[in-house]
Amino acid sequence: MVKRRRVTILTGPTAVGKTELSILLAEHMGCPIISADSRQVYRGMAIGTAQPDEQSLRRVKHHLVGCRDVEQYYSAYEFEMDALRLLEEVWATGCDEALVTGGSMMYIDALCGKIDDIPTISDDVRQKTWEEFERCGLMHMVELLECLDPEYAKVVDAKNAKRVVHAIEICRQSGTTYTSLRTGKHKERPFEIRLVALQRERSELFERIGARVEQMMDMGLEDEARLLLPKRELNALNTVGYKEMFAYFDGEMSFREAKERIKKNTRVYAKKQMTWFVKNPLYEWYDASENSSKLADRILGK
RNA sequence: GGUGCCAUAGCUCAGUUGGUAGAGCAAAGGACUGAAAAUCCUUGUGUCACUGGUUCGAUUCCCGUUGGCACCA
Repeated sequence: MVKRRRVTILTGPTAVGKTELSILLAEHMGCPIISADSRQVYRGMAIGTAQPDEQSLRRVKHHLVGCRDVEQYYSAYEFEMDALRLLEEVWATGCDEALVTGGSMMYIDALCGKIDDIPTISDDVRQKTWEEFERCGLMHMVELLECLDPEYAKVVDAKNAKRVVHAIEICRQSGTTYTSLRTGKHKERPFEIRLVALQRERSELFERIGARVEQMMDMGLEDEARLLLPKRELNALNTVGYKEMFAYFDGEMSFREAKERIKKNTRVYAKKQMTWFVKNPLYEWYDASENSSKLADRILGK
């Protein structure tokens, strides 16, 4: 069976230039943009997550940008469901091409069908398991996992509380082992997937990151963060740009220090993304420093 | 000009009662299966300012030089 429909996934490290290029691509392809970004989905975080500006949003329809409240739970699974639904909508308009852009690595993997089905953890189980961790410590949780799922206990990063606790949550929620749910099989998608990644020289990327953080400050990141301060405990706000501003509000660091800290943490994030993308041999790589309309043409094969 | 203090990893500094050195930060590399901008792991050879002396051996002690700081003129 030949798949007629094709999804182009455009990714790359933060600040590489995905947003600008994605608009050109979407205009050529005549389709909307589906964002694959775990933080841009939230409302009220436009500046700190570098959401596309008003003008860009007017030029091309963007999905999954600024459409959730920060209180709302969102995850790779939610993204997978949303993206698949939105793709159906695109196909329904008669368009056989679709564009997904973003840098959230696991979201992209989820869309590519690389993440197994795992039950959603209820608030009950989540709360109970985390309380247990806080009360009894990591060692206890590792031992508990050894009982619940000895096989996964062997491979889990035993120093990473989040992984250990999550595995226990899954076992408790599903009534079976996490191992049995980790099939390693990829889900088939009824469309072709093309993986495109942008890259830049490290020094150039880091310069862009620095400039973008300065720009965020000029645009009022401080005020944006201050409005979100009461909600700082939410996962959505455990995000580069906000956590440093919160530390500044707490008096833990100066404004200048917080700003430099944001730049530094963004660089670390960009590096982490690169490590992840480079590992996947299916990506076609393009140099983002090239003229963007020429680059768009090359990616579209014109 | 005189006296005193300082000179050690990219930065801030610790240390060696003389056996060539280690923390924090920065930086680099990596892991990742429904919270992922999250979470976690790994990595420190550096003319111990320069020259000479004492010593089996000096980054450590001594003389001098250079640079910095402080005080006195």
